[in-house]
Amino acid sequence: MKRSNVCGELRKSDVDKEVVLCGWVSRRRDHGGLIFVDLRDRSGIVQIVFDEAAIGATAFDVAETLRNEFVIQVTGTVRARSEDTINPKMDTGEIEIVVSELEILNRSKTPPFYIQDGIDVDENVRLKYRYLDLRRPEMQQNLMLRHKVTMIMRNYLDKHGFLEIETPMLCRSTPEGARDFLVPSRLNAGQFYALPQSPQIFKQLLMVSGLERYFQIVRCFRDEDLRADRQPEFTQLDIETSFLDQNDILTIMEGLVKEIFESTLNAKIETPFKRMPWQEAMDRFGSDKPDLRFGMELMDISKFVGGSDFKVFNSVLESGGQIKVIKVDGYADIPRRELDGLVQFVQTYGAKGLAWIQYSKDGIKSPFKKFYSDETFEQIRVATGAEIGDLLLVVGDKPSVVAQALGELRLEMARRRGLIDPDKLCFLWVVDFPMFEYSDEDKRFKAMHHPFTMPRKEDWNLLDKPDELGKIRADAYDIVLNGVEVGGGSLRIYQSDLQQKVFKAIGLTDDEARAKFGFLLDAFEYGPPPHGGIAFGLDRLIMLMAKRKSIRDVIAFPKTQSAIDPMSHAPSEVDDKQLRELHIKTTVKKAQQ
RNA sequence: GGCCCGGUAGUUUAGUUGGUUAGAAUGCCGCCCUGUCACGGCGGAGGUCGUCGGUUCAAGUCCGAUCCGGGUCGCCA
Repeated sequence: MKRSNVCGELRKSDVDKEVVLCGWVSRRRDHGGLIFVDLRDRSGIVQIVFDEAAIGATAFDVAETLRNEFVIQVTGTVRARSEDTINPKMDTGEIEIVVSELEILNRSKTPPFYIQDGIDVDENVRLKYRYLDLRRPEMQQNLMLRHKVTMIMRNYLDKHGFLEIETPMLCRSTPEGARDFLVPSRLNAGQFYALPQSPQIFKQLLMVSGLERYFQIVRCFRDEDLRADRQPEFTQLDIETSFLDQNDILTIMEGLVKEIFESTLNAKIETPFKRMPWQEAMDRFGSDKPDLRFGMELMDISKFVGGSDFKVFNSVLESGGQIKVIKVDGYADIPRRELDGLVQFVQTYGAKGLAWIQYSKDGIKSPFKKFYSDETFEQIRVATGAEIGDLLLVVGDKPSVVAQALGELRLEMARRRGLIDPDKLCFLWVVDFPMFEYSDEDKRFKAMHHPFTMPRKEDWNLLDKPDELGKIRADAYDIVLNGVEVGGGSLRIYQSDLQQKVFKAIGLTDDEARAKFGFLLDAFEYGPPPHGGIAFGLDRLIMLMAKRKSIRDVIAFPKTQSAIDPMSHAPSEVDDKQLRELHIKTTVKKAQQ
């Protein structure tokens, strides 16, 4: 007899049907002459019943040997449960299967943890036994959601004229950007491939080739330190288009996002999404990926606190810094210990310190109270909209530090005060990113996005003015959901004279540019169309949709923070023979032994 | 690379100012049980307290080193 049904689909309408089910023993409840087993497959769980009187003593003896995670096939009849034995917690709780035949397809050792949702087990143990962890329904649902989303992406993009095209995994290393994973070449001694950080250059070349609309659901690699939301290999939906302006691209992407969320999560998504210039995002939220599910915006109080005897604020303002605050409603009576903790909190983001104004019922409390008049505190109160009972948290520093420290503090205070609605979905396009950003380390400007990003036309005239480079905006955009960057892209430069100016601005000579990107520049001599694109981080997107805190929960076989796989034990040492073939000397390895 | 937190039965953990046999829950094994669904009852096994060294009459506990894991800052065009 072949499998006739899956466990999770059976309902009251199936009563009296004879079914053949396959699956894993999820739980057993042995009552002596009656054994209940929760049978699990990918579709769900159904209760099956072994009744000694019905199935016969021989088969019942076999049923008594069942243990968790045994793989079995049963033949039986669907029976409605009597009123008092219905289990409302199960989708299949109104019925059960009375077993007439049992076959044990395979046995199992006792698993190291229970195969069920909501387990509290160390992630390393879960990853070591990932094949068991992925047997848990919630993990299977995450992977099913991921599958659904990629199917929607493919269908939607196909409908809109996009072609799915693969690009190489073995590439030329480009030293700009993140650290590359390198692959030694056996056939070319001393040379290396790099795994792609993204298919950026190839997708632009596909536009030169006239493919017009390209997409790829593609693995990308970056050899940087890991985080809960960062893996050394990750998947992105990579897109490039020709002959579209920025608004066209954003509109197509909004349609895609809307379809993804509406047909998987039943969410209602309003389009078009809000669009906010980068400068406004930094000024109001201290972040280029603001979480708009709550307010608590940053406000500048520089004009009220300048020119006093308070040296700290004076020196900040004299060196081009700013004094900004966030307002925490109804928290004027914050415990002193918590304030001390917040000082440490902002220091991790480079701020030298944190001050505050407590508009408490018993009067104003502030570490800089003696430097300012009561009127000044009243002016600040009115300007910030603070009321008695509210707390202002104050950071003064150079703008980038104020933004990061207060931006992070804003998020932290919202979490502590419970201001974040976990069911809200706030999409946002952050647009008009700066073209360049000054690198203190390298003492020069660097491309904020990448050097092929199109500067905004009205700022082209600034390209020749080295002092003004920081003011140039780009046709670059990020899509942000609830404070998480889920995608980003830009229009690209397609004019070689403009490209040369950009290379020059970041201190790249013609020769250097040619050495690094020569083939792209060559290609751009042959009629590249106006083009632009975007890439979505698939793992992060699925993580948000599944409401998980880590992208590891939506990747089948992820790596730990130290970039290893506890299950397969990758990476590993290799034979000397392999190394020799790759022209790699083995001295380092020997020295460690 | 810096900082913070953690490592005790298969799993999740308690362990006080250092003190005598390291405790619990769950899982596991055995017996019993015909309406459970986190089934129940009785009994049992299961620990190099991450590793190494030190202090001490005595170390899970204190000290040092080291390994491993997680978070975070830097980093991630």
